[in-house]
This record gives sequence, C-alpha cells and structure tokens, in this order.
Amino acid sequence: MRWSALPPLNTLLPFEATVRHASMTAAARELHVTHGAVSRQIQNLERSLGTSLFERRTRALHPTPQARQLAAVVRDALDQIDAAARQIAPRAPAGPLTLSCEPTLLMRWLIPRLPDLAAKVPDVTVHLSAGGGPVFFERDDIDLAIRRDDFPFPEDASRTRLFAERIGPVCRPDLAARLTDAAGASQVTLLHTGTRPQAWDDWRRITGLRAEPASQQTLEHFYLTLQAAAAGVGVAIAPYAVARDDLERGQLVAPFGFVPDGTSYHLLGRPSHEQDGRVRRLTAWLRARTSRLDDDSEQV
Amino acid sequence: MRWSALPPLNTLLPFEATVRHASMTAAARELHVTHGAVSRQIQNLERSLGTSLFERRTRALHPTPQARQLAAVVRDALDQIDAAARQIAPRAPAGPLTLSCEPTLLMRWLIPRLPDLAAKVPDVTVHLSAGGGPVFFERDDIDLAIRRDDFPFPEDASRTRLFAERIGPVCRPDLAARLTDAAGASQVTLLHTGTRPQAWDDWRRITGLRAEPASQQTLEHFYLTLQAAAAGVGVAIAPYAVARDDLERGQLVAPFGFVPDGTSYHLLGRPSHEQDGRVRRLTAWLRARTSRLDDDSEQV
DNA sequence: CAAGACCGGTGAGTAAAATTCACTCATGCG
DNA sequence: CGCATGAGTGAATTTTACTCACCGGTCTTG
Repeated sequence: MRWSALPPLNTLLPFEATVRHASMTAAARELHVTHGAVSRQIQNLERSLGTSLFERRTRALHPTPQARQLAAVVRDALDQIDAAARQIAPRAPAGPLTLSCEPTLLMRWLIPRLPDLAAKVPDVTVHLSAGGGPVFFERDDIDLAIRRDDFPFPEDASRTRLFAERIGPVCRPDLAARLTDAAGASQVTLLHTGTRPQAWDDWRRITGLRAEPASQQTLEHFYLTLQAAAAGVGVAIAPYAVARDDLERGQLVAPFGFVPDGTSYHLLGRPSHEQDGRVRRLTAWLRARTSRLDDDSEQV
Repeated sequence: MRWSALPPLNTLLPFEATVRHASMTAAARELHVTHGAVSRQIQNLERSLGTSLFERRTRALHPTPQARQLAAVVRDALDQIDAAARQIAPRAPAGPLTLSCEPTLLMRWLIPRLPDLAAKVPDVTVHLSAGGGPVFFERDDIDLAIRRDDFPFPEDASRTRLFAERIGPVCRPDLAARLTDAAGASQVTLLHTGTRPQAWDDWRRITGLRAEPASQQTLEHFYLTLQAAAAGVGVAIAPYAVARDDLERGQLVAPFGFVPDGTSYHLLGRPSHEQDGRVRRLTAWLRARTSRLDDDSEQV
C-alpha cells in the first residue's frame, strides 16, 4: 500500500540522464547502452506514470516541467542513497592503485591522459606498471590490468570491456601516396613489432589487401615502430588506440583506415576490489575515455 | 562518476522490507515473491556494498545498525520519489470504482471484509456488482472484475492473479461422521450448484474419491447451497474462499479438506486505469487479503 | 536540392537478471 | 525425537533489459 505510485526503479537512471542531457542518445552514451535501451526505459516510466514526460521534436527532446521536477527529486533521492551507501561501504585502503598495461598503450595513450585523470578523479593515486600477458594480481601486487582478450583471463577476475582492437597501417604523410601506387608500394619497408609479429598477417587476412614490401624490419614495441614510421623509415601496422594522438597531430596518416581484428581490450580487476569506490571511479573514467576508441565512426 | 557507490536499485525494496520485518520470509510475503528471491536480492546488495547487512542467526535475522540506517535513508528517498510521481500522475477521476465479482464470493467473502477495506483504503469508494463470465468494462461500466480463469480473458485487460481455486465438500459438523462411514455415505444428499454443475465431478476426478449419494439437489448459487448445507440438508461442494468464514465459525466442516482444481481467481482491470493510484491501492489490498486463500497451508 | 548525418521509435532476437522450485542445513520447541 | 521454521542454494524457468538493424522525419551541407 505504501509507495503506490512508485515507478520501476530501474527506469530512474536512464530517465535522469535523459533529462539532464535533453537527449536519449547522449544519456545512452553516458550509461554505455544503446539509445534503444534508454528509449524503452523512458517508455516504461511514462507508462508507469501514465503521463508523457518529454515533448518529442524531431531532433530535440524537451523534458516537460514535470519531468524536470521529477528528475530533480530523483537526483536528490539517489544522492542520499549513494551517500548512505558510501558510509556503509568498508573504508577503502588508502594506498595507491596499481594499474598494469601494455607498454605502448601506456606510453602513447595512458600517460598523455594522466593530467585528465588527476583532474577528474583526484582522490585516486595510480601506480603504472608496464606489462602484458597473464595477470597475477597477488604475485605482482597489481590491482587493475588492461589486457587484450587474446588469451584466457583469470576465472575470478572482474572484467569490464573497454574497446575493440582496430589495426591499420600508418606512415609519414609524404609516404602515403606511394602505398596506393602499385609501383611505389613494392618499394616500401614494412615495420613489424616484436610483441605482435602476426599483426601484418592479420591485417592482410581481414582486409584482403596485399603488401609486397621491398624490405622488412622488426622493432620490439609498437612505440618504437611508430617512432620509426614517423621518421619515415617505412610503414608500420599499429592499433588505433596507440596511433591516435600521432594521427591527430598529423605526424602519421592511416591511408587504409583501421579494421577490427576481433579482439577487445578489457579492464581486469581483483574481485575483492569490485565495490571499492576508487576502483569504480577509475573504471568509470577509463570507460568514458576509451568509449571513443570503441566507436566505429572513429575509423579515420 | 556520479553515484559511484549506488547499489542496484532493484535490491532496495526487498532490502527495506527485510529490515522492517527483520525477516526475509515476511518481506517476501509482503512483496508477493518467494523468500529465495529476497534472499538473492539481499545478497546482491551486500555484494554491491561489500558489507554484510544482517547478522544471521538461525531463526532470526538481525539488521546491523548500518542496515537500519541505510533502510531509513532508502525509505525516505523512495517516499520523495513516490510523492513526486504522485504529483505528476494524472489526477484520477474522483468517482467510485465499480468492482464486479461472482455473487457468492461477493456475499460470503468480499462484503464481510468491506469494513476492513474502508479502514485500510479510506480514499477509495467501491461500487459492488454481482456478475460472472465475460467482462465488458465499457458496456457495463465496470472498472475492475474478479473472475476465475475458466474462460479467456479480454486480450488487453490488465490482470493480477489473486488465489487458486480450491474446492471441497462441506457439511454440518454432525453429518461429517457419516461421510467417512461406508454405510452412511450412501444415504447423504449431494447439493449441486447451478452456476457450477460440474464441481462434484471435478472433485471426484481430482481426488479419486467416490460419492454415492442417496439423492441430489441443485440450487442456483453457492451461497444457497451453503445455506442448505448449514441447515443439514446434505453435503455441498464449495470453493474454500466462500466457505471459509462458515468453517471458522464452526457452522460447517470440510472432512476431506480442499483441493486445487487448476483454476485461479484474477483481478481484471481496464488497461487505462493501471496507473491510477486508487486502482493500485485497491489491488494491493485485494492481493494482501487474498494471499492467505492462496496458501496451501490453509487447506484445513 | 539531393546526400548524408542525426535523432528517436520499433520488431525481432538475444543476453542477462530475477524468480521459482525443490531441496539442504541448522535449530528451537513440544 | 520428530516437526516446524527460516535462510541458503543449484538448476531451471520466466521475465526483463538490451542490442541490432531498420524506419521515418528533419536539419545540414556541399
């Protein structure tokens, strides 16, 4: 009998986000779901209340005054619950969190974004550790690890998918023209990476494109390969995530774009830390910052 | 990043009810789910918070102080949301609600409970209408109807299951001895009911018991049949719900108990009234009052 | 002014979550 | 001791949430 008008609680988060953004699509992005999911939850809520909550225009969504008011109440109510939950949650150990990550992703993606991390999640201190392959949380004293799912993850690790791997050839802008020119393509040097020697083969298999190199060269890590590519040594094959900043700066170009190779990067964590607020905030930040990398429209 | 400690919202209602009752089983009863469902939601919540919320003793559950506090916050937060939702929900038309119901269930079950209804749901005025069979909300100006699912319900009606039909023979206490006595059983008069002529056959089929009556008699409605049984005319077959009060008063006894016949009673409503607060409150009251009728332990 | 991007709605299919069912265990009670 | 009661749980099932792929509008842009 109590709370007879209470709407389905699962509709509240999508609703609140939608009102805040005045957009279902934006809310969906924030919540890491599709716009369809938000659309349906809004419909649930409206059906439950028996009222429409938005004025639907074609490109814009206008929350009604009642919707704004309800959203404000919801925000407030959730704030209270969140605060209460925080108080109850076991005090997190104050020490820094150790995050393990592939060397190149670390150097070319994560480190340049540390200032943003420090700004957005000021209460979390992160220790960075370069590493790949199997994760041993206890042995290596690691709290979180970013890994590509090209090997089986520990059974009990918590995992959050971050973004799909997409690879593509990159080179100095002035070399790009040669690649599409049959005569020039055969005079190009292919740059291989020691830690992922099959990358070129993968790319050829996926795209069906051929590459008949004049010569080949292998460097241990992607950051070295990219360095060589930027120096004009040849054409490297690289993950989009690590090449991204160089592409934006114009130091490298990707004449063939990038294609998914079927693998994805995940954030792995100790199951016991799943409800640690710092872990949650760091996870949220990583998800937010990597969601663009997972976006096909960013295929360049 | 906001609300990083927010627990799954669906766990809040079971949690709040469990704290209030200091019992999962009681909370489950209130929410009309099994205790297992509550148990699992509590586990979800505890996992999400990373803390235990109850001290588990064998027969009793003690909410921790933190749990009490969280429950209080949750109550408060849900109150706010409920109030806001109420304000937004379209003003319900003020008129009385018309409830249609089988004549006997109306006379022998609902009418005796009207004082309780008036006490618990004071803001709802109910018009009662005796009727059975197909429901025509519009034509008959009916808002809600209680019906047994022995015929197809309207496609678009909202429906809430209330309780399982259970039938059994009833008679005056002094006649009961005869029924189990082979010689006496054949001298008994079977009382049939016009609106459900196959009830005795159903019962024989379900129980496998035989009844070789000296004579038979048919009366139109169950309330007449029960009246005759109470007068000692013979043995009636009746739904538990309508015989219940007479059994408790000792006017009738049910020497063979009651058995489910596979059908159930449902509350049907106009889909447009589903979010009407008065309909919700009336539905909640009916569910609460009929849940005992649905309880196998009440098989007498 | 057509081509494409963007937004929200939606049918169908799928994944995930909630719930039930049918048990177990532990224990207090007559 | 046998029974009743309340909670936990593995497996199955049902319900709900979500995704995917598409549609129809409309605003933008070359």
